[in-house]
Amino acid sequence: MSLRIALLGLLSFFGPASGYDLTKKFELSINHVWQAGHSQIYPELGKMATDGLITVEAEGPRGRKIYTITPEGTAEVHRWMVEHVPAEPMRSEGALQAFLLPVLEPQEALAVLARLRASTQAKLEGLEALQQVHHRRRAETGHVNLGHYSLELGIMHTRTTLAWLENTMAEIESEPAAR
Amino acid sequence: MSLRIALLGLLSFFGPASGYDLTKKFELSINHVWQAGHSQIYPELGKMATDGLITVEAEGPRGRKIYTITPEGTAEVHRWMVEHVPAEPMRSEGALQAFLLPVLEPQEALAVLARLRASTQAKLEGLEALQQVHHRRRAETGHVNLGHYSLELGIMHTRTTLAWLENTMAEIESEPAAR
DNA sequence: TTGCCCATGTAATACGTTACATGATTTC
DNA sequence: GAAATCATGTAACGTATTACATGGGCAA
Repeated sequence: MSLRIALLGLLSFFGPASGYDLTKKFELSINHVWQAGHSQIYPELGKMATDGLITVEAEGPRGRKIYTITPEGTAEVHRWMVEHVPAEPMRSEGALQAFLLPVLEPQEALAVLARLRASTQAKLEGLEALQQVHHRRRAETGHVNLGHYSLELGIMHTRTTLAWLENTMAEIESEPAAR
Repeated sequence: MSLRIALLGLLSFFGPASGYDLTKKFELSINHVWQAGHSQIYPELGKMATDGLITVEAEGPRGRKIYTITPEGTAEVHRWMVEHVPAEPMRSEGALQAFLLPVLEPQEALAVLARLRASTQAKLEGLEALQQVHHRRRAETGHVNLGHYSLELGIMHTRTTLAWLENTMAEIESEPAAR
């Protein structure tokens, strides 16, 4: 369901696009919120067309199909946004490592945390670069882009993770015996 | 793979347990980090026994099977913790709603955010209650419990979400035209 | 004896990842 | 003409959810 909503949201905001275009958008725009590859996207677009949420209005070179959102499609996103209560089944390998940290020796735990810090730092830099692009576009157009708010949320969460890493490493260094 | 590691981690820290016990632990301990129901846990335990990571050392009433972790199982968790680089395929319905917020009218967006704030607040209270339990246990035993660090992380993340909600609601209220 | 919790399993379906497969167009 | 990128699809496999199915033990 959520993949469908994400695709409809992109089509609704940016206008008609092909499966290929949408796959690209997933990589470099909605990526920090929802992920999908082309092998999931193409079949889903097929089903959505069958269900009348989108239509193929035009075809480009190389069999490129341009999908356009229908009024039913627009209604579907809107309804999901307003009515759907988000379910959050938490499933994070990083958090699982945090959970199991007490099974490691202090030195090992510190190494795991240092590795996590490096990847978290890299993630933060990626998100901040994206945010610069958003700021520039907003200055030009005068209104916020799709993804503006979730980007801010992602950056705040990533900074929080970094703060937790620092705290935790300091805690383990100061009292290794408590573990 | 991660489900397997989570189960091994619980068996390694708390000692022998049945599938039923582990299902309970998932509900009220590891829940904020990884989720699974009994219909996923029972078959996985069967496979893990086949793979020699756990064994059935005892059987209780009603066909209750008590699984014990083997040295291979212990080695497996340890290896995963030390070597495995966590993959984080982000997939959050709440974040997707944040992402798509610009497709809504300001009033609708505010309603969505208010609903999210209520559920986030409830989640925070649940985590803080769990943390009290951890603190009490730590005072008794003198060392940290499994899940201590990830609980702190979860609480920090949830507080950050709450702060983001307040920011965002204030922003939309002050300049509804930018959307 | 009725209802609740303990306790384990399977089946159907849905969702997601990796790998396989193919070919057109553009750019160097 | 070789390489990169555009462009679409399917198949196999793995993971996760929901529903179905069954029965023992204990307490009111």
